[in-house]
Amino acid sequence: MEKAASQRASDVAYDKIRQFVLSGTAEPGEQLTEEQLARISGVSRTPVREAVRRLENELLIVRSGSKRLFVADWSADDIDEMFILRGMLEGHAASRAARNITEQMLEELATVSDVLDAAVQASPPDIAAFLAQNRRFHDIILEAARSPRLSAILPTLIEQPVVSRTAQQYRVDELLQSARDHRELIAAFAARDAHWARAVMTSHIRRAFHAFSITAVRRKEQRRAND
Amino acid sequence: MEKAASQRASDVAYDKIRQFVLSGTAEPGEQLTEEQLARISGVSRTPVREAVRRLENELLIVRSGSKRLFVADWSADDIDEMFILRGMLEGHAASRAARNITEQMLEELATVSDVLDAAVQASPPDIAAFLAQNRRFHDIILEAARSPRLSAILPTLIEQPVVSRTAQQYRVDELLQSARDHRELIAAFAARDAHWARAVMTSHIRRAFHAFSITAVRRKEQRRAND
DNA sequence: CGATAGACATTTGTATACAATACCGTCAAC
DNA sequence: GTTGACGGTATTGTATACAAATGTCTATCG
Repeated sequence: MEKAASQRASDVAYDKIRQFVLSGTAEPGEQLTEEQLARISGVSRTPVREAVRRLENELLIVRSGSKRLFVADWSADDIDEMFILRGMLEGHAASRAARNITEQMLEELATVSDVLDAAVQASPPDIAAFLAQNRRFHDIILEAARSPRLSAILPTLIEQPVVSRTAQQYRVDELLQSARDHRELIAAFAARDAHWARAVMTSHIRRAFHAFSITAVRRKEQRRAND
Repeated sequence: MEKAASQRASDVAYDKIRQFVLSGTAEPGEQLTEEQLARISGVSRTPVREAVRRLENELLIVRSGSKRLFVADWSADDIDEMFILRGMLEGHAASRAARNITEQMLEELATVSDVLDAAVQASPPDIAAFLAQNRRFHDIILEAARSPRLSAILPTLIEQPVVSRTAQQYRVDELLQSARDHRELIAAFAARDAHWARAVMTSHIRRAFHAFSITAVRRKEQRRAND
């Protein structure tokens, strides 16, 4: 129901190319040609161009000079920066949401939070469900913030693979804490306390950042062990 | 040398349509068709579509339902939000710049600042020169911040007409304070003091916001006087 | 008189052909 | 041996024709 029917070819191209880039099938730094992307997504070059423009805007694809296309190659600093910007902007979104959220949205958040709790408390935890509900949770907040600007900017900072990789490596207690954050956010919204909401959201994101960083370290160690 | 040769038709279209929308020639809420925009910019619909995509991303153009194009109509809340986001992000940019700026860039900032001072102290103040140098100043900082993300996001929040309208209505003492801010920013950068730089930049933007708001009030009064 | 269905006009979406431009390898001259 | 110019090739940029979708107007039926 979520990623539903994108009938337009340019949307199909967007999804396919995005997946192609993010799944790691394409190497970072690798060149992409419009024709190749057209073959991959099964449409002509015209909608591919539109899709590429969008992905370029999200910095998933970069242009050399101002012509050829390449898969973006993120540095550690880029990742840090993403989390810092997310912290600021999602914190701001939470702050606005606390002021603008409706009763109905609050109820929705509660419902999502229930499902999320169940996913976390299952053994083993249902990571896929966690991710889906987590995303839904943040989407509702963004909607409640009622800021077209934020709605345009924030999604480009939340690369699902980063979120996913973070969650995959979460320990159970970290998942539980994440779920508790959601509960506390709902409390802050219900109290219409913008400062509280911002603070909770900020620490929520920062914790995710550190969890992500640790997985980077773990991966490094694993690679070393494999040598 | 700055806005130089955008030879690509899609860039020509972008500039023309942007000007068309921002100059007020097109009424907010008015419908735009791709063909009309193609006529205006003297190119075919294909590059127009790319230009429209970009402008859509900047929220200068919006899509109704999911097709037709309209000139965006900003509410007061939208403007507030723009200044808040600018404050956060330009503050962050200044903070990063304080850590990453090169000696050469510092010298450039000093040069720009000299020209800016001269423009402000002339009588009457040279607003056009002020705007040009002000823009250059902020561009250098953004470059010094070395954050591709910020470079992608920030320009969409800085609508030149807003900046221009703000500056047009600045009183002389406000212009002087703005120039002093720039000097202080340079000092903060030279000291490599990220917190200082952020604070100065934040108040710099907030002052601009209030100057802008006051012009809105003045305009309202003028309109009333004209009735 | 109001509502609704259907035809028609308008507008956006896509594909393809062709033009312009950038890249890269080769060859020649110094 | 290195550098620079030339030309072929790969790739992006633009225009146009056509298809799909959306909005609008009118005529007819309840």
